[in-house]
Amino acid sequence: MEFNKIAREESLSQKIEMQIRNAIRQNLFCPGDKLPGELELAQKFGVSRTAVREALRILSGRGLVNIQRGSGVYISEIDVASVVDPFYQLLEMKCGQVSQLHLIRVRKFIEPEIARLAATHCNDSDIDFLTINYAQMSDRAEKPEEMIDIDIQFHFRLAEATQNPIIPVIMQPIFQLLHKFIQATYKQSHAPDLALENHRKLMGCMRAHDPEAASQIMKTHMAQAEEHVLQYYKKHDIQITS
Amino acid sequence: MEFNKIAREESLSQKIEMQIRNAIRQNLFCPGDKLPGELELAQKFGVSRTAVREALRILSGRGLVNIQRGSGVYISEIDVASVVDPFYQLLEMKCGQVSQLHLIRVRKFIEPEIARLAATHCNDSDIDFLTINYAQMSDRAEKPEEMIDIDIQFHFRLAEATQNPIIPVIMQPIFQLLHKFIQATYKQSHAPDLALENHRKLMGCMRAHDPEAASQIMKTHMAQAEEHVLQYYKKHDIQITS
DNA sequence: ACCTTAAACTTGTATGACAACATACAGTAT
DNA sequence: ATACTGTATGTTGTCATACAAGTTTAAGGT
Repeated sequence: MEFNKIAREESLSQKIEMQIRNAIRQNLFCPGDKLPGELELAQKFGVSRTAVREALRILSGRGLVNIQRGSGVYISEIDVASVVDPFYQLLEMKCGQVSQLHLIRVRKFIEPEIARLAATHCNDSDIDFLTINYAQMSDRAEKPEEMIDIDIQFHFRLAEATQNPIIPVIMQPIFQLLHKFIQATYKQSHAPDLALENHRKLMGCMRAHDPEAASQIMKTHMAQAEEHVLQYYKKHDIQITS
Repeated sequence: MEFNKIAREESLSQKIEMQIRNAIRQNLFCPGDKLPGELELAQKFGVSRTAVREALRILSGRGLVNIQRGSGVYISEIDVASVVDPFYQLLEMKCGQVSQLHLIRVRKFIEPEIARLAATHCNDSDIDFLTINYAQMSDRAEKPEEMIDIDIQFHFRLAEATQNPIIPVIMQPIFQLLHKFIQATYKQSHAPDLALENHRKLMGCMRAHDPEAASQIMKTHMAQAEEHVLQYYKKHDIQITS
């Protein structure tokens, strides 16, 4: 016979953590607000400072509050990093080792659609950003390692420009992984030159709001990137698994 | 004159938390493993039990460890829920409300490519799973609410069958979000019937290893789903934002 | 071999004390 | 008046100790 498991009584600190978390969730506190001091909270909850502190630690682990020594505890605005970090960790764990090839093959079919959507929905602010981004990138034509960040920012902005909030959140961990691997292939042959050229063309498509062309160019961009990865693999005698 | 900024010393508990987290990250501990007791840790780190406890609380807040009173602290297997929960929260915050439309429009261009890759790389085990899954689904033709889980599992298996480990990890939060929304539209009109039919066809493509057909059918599948969402929106007078 | 019971171990909470840091305010020198 | 300085006060950080409460292990009796 199956009995319902007795709800194992939560610890005090868990109860307190839950209460504060719910309060935050219900927007009783706004990001940046300061929580009452530990002592005050302890008195309000009728528990010791210890219990309150542990609750606050848990909340800080969740990234919901920001504890500053000597000052106080503050509600932290929801940080993209705190969400993407575990996500990224999950990727890292699950994949054992993710290869550049896996990455580029995902981007290969996602990024063209991002470009297409971006060309449709991008606004002037996006175009301005991309313009500046392109200028920064071409300024560093001699220093490929400095281009990487800017390159990735370009793609991330496209993801944001789609006006679909799910897309940038999904792409962020992918770009984060990209950072890890791209350095190996980026310096290769004329990769930076080609990337620069592709970004220029993509910018044109954004300005013209031409989804079809944007998608096509991005496809080419990705195909070239894949080519560079494959060259790199061949050069270093790396087995292609999948 | 510029002086080097003194690296503001992290708190002890933060340092400890970092060390343990890195140890976990480097797979020095496996999920399910038991950490040394608080006292032992305190001695090893040369700090008080308090500091260790606070570090463990942070880790538990991050979802990396599972603290059991009277027993010990255990490395928790990476819990998808702990990753997806903040993910969902972020999306909720970022755009007020994530709509089904955002979701289906992402799936619309990702899933056909998943189907294409799956048709190429799927193995017998995948096909067996999908076969059973289809049978379970058609058994519940009368109970749409029970079909949802099975439906989503079908798509998730396709994601796994691509043999690209990044894809299922990215799709998981999307499917999780789907759970929350799909119930509204799933019962609509002949949605379950159409889904069943599409899954049958997709299965055929997997058996035949026909990527092009798989992609096409999935495209249709997603287009129909989008249609159902739009119908639902119209029915309930929901504004289409993007 | 099985059950019961007790001991040992582990985490949870409370209390008190002091250290380290931040902030605000008053005081001083320029 | 302004800028700097030191102090008072409030906050979080760490420590030590004690005990409560749960879990695990092992001893002991049946």
